[in-house]
Amino acid sequence: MLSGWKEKIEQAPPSPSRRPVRIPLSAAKLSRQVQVVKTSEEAEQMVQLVYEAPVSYIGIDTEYRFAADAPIALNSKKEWRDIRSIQSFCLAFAVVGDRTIVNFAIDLRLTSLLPFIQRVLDLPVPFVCHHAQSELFVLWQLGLREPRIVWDTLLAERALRLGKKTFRARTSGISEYEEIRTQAAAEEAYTKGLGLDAVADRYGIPISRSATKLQLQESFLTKPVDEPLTKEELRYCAEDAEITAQIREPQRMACDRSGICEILDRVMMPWNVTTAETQWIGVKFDRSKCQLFRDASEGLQAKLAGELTQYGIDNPGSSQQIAVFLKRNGLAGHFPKTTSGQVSTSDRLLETREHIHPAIPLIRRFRKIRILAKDPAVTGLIEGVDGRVHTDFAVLGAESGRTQSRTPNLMGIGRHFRPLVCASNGYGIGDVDLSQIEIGIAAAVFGDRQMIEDFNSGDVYVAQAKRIFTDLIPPEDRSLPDAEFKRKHKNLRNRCKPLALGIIYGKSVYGLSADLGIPIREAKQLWDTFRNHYQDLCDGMEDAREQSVRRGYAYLSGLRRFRRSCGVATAHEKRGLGNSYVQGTAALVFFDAGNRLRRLYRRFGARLIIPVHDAYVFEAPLGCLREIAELTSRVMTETVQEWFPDLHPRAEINIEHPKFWNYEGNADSVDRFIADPTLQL
DNA sequence: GAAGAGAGCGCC
DNA sequence: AAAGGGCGCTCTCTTC
Repeated sequence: MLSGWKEKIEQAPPSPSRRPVRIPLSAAKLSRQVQVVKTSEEAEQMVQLVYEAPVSYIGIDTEYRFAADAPIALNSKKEWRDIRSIQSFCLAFAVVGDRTIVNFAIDLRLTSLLPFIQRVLDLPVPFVCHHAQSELFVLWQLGLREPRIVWDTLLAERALRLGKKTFRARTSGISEYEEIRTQAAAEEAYTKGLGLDAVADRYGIPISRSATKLQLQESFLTKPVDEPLTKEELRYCAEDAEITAQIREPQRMACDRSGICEILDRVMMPWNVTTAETQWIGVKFDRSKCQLFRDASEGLQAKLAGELTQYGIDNPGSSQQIAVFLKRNGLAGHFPKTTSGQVSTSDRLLETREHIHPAIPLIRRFRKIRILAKDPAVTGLIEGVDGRVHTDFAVLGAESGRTQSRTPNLMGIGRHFRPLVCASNGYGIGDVDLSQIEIGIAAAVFGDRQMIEDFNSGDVYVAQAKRIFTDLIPPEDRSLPDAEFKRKHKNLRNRCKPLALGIIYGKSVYGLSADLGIPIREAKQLWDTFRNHYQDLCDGMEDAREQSVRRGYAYLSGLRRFRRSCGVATAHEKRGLGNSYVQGTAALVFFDAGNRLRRLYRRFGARLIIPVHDAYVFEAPLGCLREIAELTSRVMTETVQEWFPDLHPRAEINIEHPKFWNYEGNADSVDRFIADPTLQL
């Protein structure tokens, strides 16, 4: 029982606006027992308790099932379930006060209780969940508003171990067997270590369950929706809410010791809610366009495969057959080898050698088309009951701190095929892209004045080209505006892109030479020139790599990415650590902007539908599309400036064709493909 | 027949 | 010896 609460209620005069409050169960009975809320009176008492007693935070857990009995199998190991078909059973609050916890379990099928639940949710205290997504979906499905503050114990745990997902003990001197064993153990520990029980166990929170977790979860999966809840089921729900609540304090202490509390509160936890909402909203696919697209793709695939048989290739999808084909025609010499010694047939290589044999363009075409036609979002296999596709977002799913998108990977849909996604009725689609932001962030993170100046001047690659290739540029061209310079000296400008990105990615002189198709000596010269101009950035990157190795983690502006191995760091690992300073920081700034957009959009009825690393795709009511685009642009650039006041970022608005998502205004790319699949896009 | 490795493509 | 970071997904081919 929360201390002093009973007395307070007894002494308090009855509120004139509400009917007199009844005193609930005695303190002794209330404390650490499960209060099952079945009636409006009991719900009113619950609300009264959380509003009149001091509350530190509230643990929350829900139990639900999906309407469809069986999940849809995407392949042998992946299943899909429709989040819009959630049917909820119950919800539990674990109300934590000063040294007390009071548990409530509520049957969510009693709709008359929902307003009371809302009042609890509106309390401005942190609500603690383990995997908040599930809880949020349940609330939204019932038409409830999410709490203002959400702390996700699973997300915090992920943040505490960022980078350790694929932990490998790559130490010299231990046997191969030992290494494999250690790795297996580490992987198991990671996946199992993120479950509620495992996390609770790690913080020394005792778990005592009347039945096994599996049994109870099973009972919710098989239970008919209308059947009354058993005592065990309600207690199970309440127990999980309580365990979750108990994790919060020790976990926050651990986060504080890791220096990540602030960024979790300020950016990651709100971003968790933002992505959950984005997933909940989903995107609409134009079904008839998808069908036309699939038909065109299949026809084209068959045609290309037929043409390729005359060159002895009966399966154009097999890279091995392509390799054999190249050898047989004496073309293997033109291609480098893969790590396993096979002739490499990757598209980038084929592209530059397209002219050496008529089969090569056909192969390239075949490969590209095959990918999309089978996408479950395009076939309609994973459409929700609301007629929309709900991409699954995994916050901190990537070790770099980025958010992953899966099933489907909407972020990875081919640019030209974006118009398969269409706007909802009455809405328009637009997007705003932060131009060359990773270069700007890299410059700011490592404080390179020169690079910051170039970034701020406009097209950063133009500015770099003017600096690096001064001798090759006629004096009268050196002050040309970006667009004109870009057109006139396209070559020079385009040579700077791999240079700048190379720094961020830790590229080598050898890689650069291969990329630009120039001799190693020349690449080295170019590299040195670049280094001389951007000394601070290059040194900063080098320091970042080396310090991260010794320290054991890289700094991501508030988060930490830990090393994935111990012992001597490979060059590959170093590059990854160095790169995450930039990629991770860029991600956080981007999330921060997204959180603001979500809050600011509300007034307009607009919504974020796809985050794409440095661009936001949104849906806005047609009447305010322009306004939303400008708001988005402003918020994105201002957020960057809040983090890095030296930067003057630019954003590109794309709202010319609001009926479909598109790449740089090419809204008819899919239509053109359907009309003539042999056309190059 | 399942599972994993490898290669390849998509996005940033 | 290789030689640019981060991802998801699908296909082929091999192995058990």
